[in-house]
Amino acid sequence: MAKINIGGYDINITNHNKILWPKYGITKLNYLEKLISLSEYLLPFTNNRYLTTIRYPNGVNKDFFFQKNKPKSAPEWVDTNRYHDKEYIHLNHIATLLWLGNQGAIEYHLSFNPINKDNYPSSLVFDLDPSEGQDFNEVIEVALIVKETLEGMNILSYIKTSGATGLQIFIPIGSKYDYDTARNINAFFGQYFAEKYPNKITIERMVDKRNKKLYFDYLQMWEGKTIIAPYSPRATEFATVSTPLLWEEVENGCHPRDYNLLNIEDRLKKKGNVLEDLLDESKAQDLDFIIKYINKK
DNA sequence: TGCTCAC
DNA sequence: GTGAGCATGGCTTCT
DNA sequence: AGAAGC
Repeated sequence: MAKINIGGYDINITNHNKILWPKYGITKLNYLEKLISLSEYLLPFTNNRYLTTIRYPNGVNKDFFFQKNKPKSAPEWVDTNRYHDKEYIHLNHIATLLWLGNQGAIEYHLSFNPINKDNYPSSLVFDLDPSEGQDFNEVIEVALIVKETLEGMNILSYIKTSGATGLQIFIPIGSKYDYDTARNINAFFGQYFAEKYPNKITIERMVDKRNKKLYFDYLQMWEGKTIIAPYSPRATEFATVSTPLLWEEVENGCHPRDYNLLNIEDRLKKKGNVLEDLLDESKAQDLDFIIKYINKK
């Protein structure tokens, strides 16, 4: 057991040689070092959100569990926010991140709404998920269709890998639209894309009815639901990281596996945070004209 | 991982 | 003392 | 109502 001091807070590091990613032999100490370099990018997104972590205390191939509440054993300096009768850990400090990392927290999932704006998601999110056996180039193709269609409507969008199988497209909306309205807009886009590209895109909920098409999941924004944070590691064998990308990088070809704990520092040094606009209220897109159009129909 | 509880 | 159990969620859509 | 899906 080693004690480190970070940002003025003491953290006990236990089992630092325990292997969390067997494929690459990434130990807990390796992982904590990676978290330090990720923290500058991850923390601005986790700040001011309700956090759900997924913990793998014995590595990504072993048992896991979800955690929302601050455990009794947490250091007293870990901040929390009460929400839906729970004491959510507030991931607003690098020491909190490293404490969680030592606890085996691998994945960091966030509420769509900021703290204290309970009914207002800050972005629309489209989840593009390939069906079993689908080539990733088909995900890219659809992502670019979506981006260009939105551009044609004068709407800016952003993209990141989920770190698992697909891509996630974001449209920042500030606090303009409540969950019901945001879901209505998402449903409109889902139907629009599925109708316009019926042999590429499906919004079918049942897996066996998707016919190897790309699943455009527009149905995930609910109060209390979560999405993987930008720059969060994932509990995959390849140690992937949910990585924001520039659209030109998507055009040039990309794969979720290309972005992982082993190479993320390099990328961050070169590209910085390419999702900064999501943190900037002034980048909120105006979708009032979509709502008017939906209401007319 | 780290706690609590039953045995 | 050792070992088991625990640490989330709830809504939507389909059948 | 219950299961599937996320």
